[in-house]
Amino acid sequence: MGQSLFWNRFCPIPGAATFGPSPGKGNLLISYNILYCINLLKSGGKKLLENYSAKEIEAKWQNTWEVEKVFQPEPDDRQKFFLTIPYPYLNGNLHAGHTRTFTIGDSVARFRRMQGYNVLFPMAFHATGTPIVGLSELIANRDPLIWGVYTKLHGIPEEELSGLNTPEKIVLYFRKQAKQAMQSIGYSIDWRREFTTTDPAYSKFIEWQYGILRRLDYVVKGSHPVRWCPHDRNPVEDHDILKGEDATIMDFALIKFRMEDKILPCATLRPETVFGVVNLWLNPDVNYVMAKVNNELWIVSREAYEKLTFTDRTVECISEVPGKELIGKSVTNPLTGAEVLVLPAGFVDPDNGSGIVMSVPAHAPYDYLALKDLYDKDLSMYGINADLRAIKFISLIESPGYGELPAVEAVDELKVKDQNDPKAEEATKMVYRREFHNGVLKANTGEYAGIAVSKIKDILLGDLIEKGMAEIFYEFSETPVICRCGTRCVIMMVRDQWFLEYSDMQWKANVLRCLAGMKIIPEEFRAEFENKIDWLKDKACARRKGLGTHLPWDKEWLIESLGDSTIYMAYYILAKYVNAGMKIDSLPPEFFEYIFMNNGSADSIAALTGISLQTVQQIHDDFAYWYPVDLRTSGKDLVANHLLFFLYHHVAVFPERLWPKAIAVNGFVSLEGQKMSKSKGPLLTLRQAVADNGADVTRLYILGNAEGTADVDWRNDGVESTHAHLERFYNFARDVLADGSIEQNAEKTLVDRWMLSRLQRRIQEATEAMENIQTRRALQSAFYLLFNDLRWYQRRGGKNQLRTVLSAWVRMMAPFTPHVCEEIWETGLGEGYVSLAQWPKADEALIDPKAEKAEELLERMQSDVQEIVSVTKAQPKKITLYAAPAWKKEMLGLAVQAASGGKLDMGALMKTAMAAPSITAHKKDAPKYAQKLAKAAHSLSAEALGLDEFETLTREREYLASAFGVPVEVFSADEPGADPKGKSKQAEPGRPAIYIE
RNA sequence: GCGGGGGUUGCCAAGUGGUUAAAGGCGCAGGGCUUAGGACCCUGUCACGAAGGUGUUCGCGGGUUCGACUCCCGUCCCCCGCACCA
Repeated sequence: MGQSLFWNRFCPIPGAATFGPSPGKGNLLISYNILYCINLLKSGGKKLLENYSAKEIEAKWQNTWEVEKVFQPEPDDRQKFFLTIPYPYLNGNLHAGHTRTFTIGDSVARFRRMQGYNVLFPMAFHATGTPIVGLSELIANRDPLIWGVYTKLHGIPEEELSGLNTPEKIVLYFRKQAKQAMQSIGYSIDWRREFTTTDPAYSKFIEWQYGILRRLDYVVKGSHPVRWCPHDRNPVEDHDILKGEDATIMDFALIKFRMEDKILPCATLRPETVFGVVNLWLNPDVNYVMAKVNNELWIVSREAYEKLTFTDRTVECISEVPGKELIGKSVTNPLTGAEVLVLPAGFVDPDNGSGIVMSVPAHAPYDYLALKDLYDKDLSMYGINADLRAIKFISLIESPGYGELPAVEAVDELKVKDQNDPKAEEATKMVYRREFHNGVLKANTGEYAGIAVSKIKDILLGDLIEKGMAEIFYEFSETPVICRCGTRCVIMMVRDQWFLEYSDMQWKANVLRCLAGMKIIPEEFRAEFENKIDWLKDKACARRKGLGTHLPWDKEWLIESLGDSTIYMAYYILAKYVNAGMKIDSLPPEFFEYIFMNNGSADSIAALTGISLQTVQQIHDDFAYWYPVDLRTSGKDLVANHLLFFLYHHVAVFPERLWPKAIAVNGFVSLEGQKMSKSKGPLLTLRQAVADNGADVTRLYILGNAEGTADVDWRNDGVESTHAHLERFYNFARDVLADGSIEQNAEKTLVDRWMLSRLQRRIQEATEAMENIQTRRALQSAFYLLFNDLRWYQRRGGKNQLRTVLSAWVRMMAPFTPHVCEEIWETGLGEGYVSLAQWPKADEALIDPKAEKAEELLERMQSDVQEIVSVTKAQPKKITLYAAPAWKKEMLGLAVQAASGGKLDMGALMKTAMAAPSITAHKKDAPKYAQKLAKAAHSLSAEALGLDEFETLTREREYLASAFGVPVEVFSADEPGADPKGKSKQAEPGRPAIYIE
């Protein structure tokens, strides 16, 4: 539905919509373009159309760029610039979020190209992984939810969607859609290099890469815990979860307390407190089970037992044990050897941990409260007759603000009544937080004494595991976690899994070194990268299901899809030749070794692969020219995953000189303030945005409304206003180009010099901004502010520099709105394509501070007069202006000199001033002005002295008169003429006096 | 909870020690142009003001400084990531 609507809108030609998109046939856009161009040729002529028409202009230039191969670079003697953007995943249409990242990349590519770099900007498509497979099944089953999402949000006609019932068809379909979308917005991509990650040659490339990683011992086997649905017998991903989406997997320590030949494991997040255990807690109303776990006898709650069956332990239930029977028995602390009692507590949740809890009343409020509750209870039913008050608390953490027993203090402080009081939870968190951040272990922890609590967990747990005193037990941070099928999820230990060993210290160190040598934009994200590298753990890198490449040495596994997308930028070099028909029957690792690593010789590789010697050599040379990646731009969501892996794998595979040079990160796009969602909406597709607004407007809006990690909010009123601005730009260009009265070589007036001066500044600002990938800042200068400058220029009667400014302006806008700029450029501004024209260079010699100051003065005069008129509600008949007298200028000069230290001594200033004859002559008025200057000592500036204000005002008298609509007279306050109200005395440098009558 | 980013005048958003009542855009108001105008141009848009001024502002509370939106401390709120998923 959305699709046909789109084409109707896009094609002004009657009947065009009827030849709708047909898979496998030529690209509709192009067919349309050809028709258009034929029409254009008939009409001939190079004159801008009277009215701006995005559709016609954009189709024309997109077609021209493609036919004329404008963006197909080859190595030459220029400096290269290799820019890449993460390829999109083909499970839907490109949306506004993609549009932002890609358009930023395209504008940078265009900018660098115009700066004279040989720019390589390729694009490909990501298809490996599981979602596309899942999607094909859902489409084949006509899943109503998916059906709605893809017809409504993604705008796919039902008849087309129903055909997408295999992963292959989905890949083909979305690949074509995505490419058309990217062409419709005018990206300067070298399409000769496109590929899909399921291509056979790409698989060979991935195999080569994983061979290297394996050789380096970066791929290892291990186990890891996943969220698991016992019903579906599958790991669950976020979108499979009905409830508990935010739950994370926490690793508890399971401390093995001994009771004769049995083990009572206690789950805890604070293993260090094992030193302070004075009893265990068990829930008397809960049924426990005795189970054989590996070769030990464990007693745990029934729920914990069930969880254990999903771990990598061999478990066997032996018998049930009521909680009551265990209470009153004594157990041995494995670490300290202390004998402690098992006591009853209602707060013990059988569904959390093992259902057995160790009690550390000195540091855990719940333990303290539960113990206190038992003090006066009769426990003889459990065979406990001892006085529990005799149990001595063991304090083992020293933290500022707390004494011996933090739990007791916290309970008192918050006035917690008992273990059922909700405030008990609060007290627990408070103690935990303070002790974790500021606590240090005391002497009674032996070899661990003096270590910070925040550092101890991993060390101690490691030691305990080694000694057989503890194990790790995984538990969700919040429960329950429910699968979409309604089943409660568990944590499953997947065994014999292949891992990328991202935790390897040496590897990490190299990545950090790579990062240190890179440019990160925005720079604030460097810390984020460093933290994430630090945090990164081993990552499972193979799966059983999905699309992708098999592990070369273990064909049962498919390489996980993020892991196959790390160094593929190198493959772009090769893809061009593959697409051109290169023989790919045999692409052994030696082939890649030669072209990427320069190992071996072209001769032997040609012989080995059957590829021509010349091609082998050429690919090798291409790679040597284009690599490394100069810039990778991406959305901020990829920081903690793809961008990290991108660095890791480059560092592992390539020598240092081929490591990436820069990463730029950008934020997302929201719609009318709402977060976009591919599955729930709202969603704006790239094609819809372009169909509704045109490519240039879409680009301008998305680049101009935010930059860096801030989100762009796509708002209709804003887009409309952007459209109006662009139209004004077009109309302005049309008028300038049609204006035969412009004399470019006429002598430059003040305002001409001002205009050129402003232009140089705008060029400087925009250039600097683009070099830092600040598209918004660049557009503020290059578009909006320059626009305002031009308005002032024209208002001041400027005209002869309009063509010069327009030429620079169009070139500055070309990276952002390339179509309309080509159109304008073609009309006689310059040769060839503006896309390949030279980015304007600021000419320092044209920066004219005097002219700028003069115009500032005029602006100031206008706004001051305006203010006076509005305040006095007067109807002016005549305006007289008085420029500052010479003596005040002199005094200001002296004051500025004297104030250079920051302080201005009024007395000293007067003294020096009185030495100057011109000032002496005004000794009545001088002190008053001196005082004013002294008051402003910290912000004095000699700027106002750089301009002869009297001369300027006199020269521009006519302009001011016409601006005010009344006659204007100009005097110097030195010779004020009639001056009926004595206003001339108010004149100061930078602020001529005004008299309105 | 941990890590990163952020709270600016009706809205979006610049601004990192003085030139800032604070760029630019949107919206709104007035005027001009015009047959008309959603097109374009000008002006205003924190408050008060019969002379270009004054007062009060940049999440909240303190502090440093001659001077803070800008630096420091505390506090509240918002957004993003925390994975085996692209």
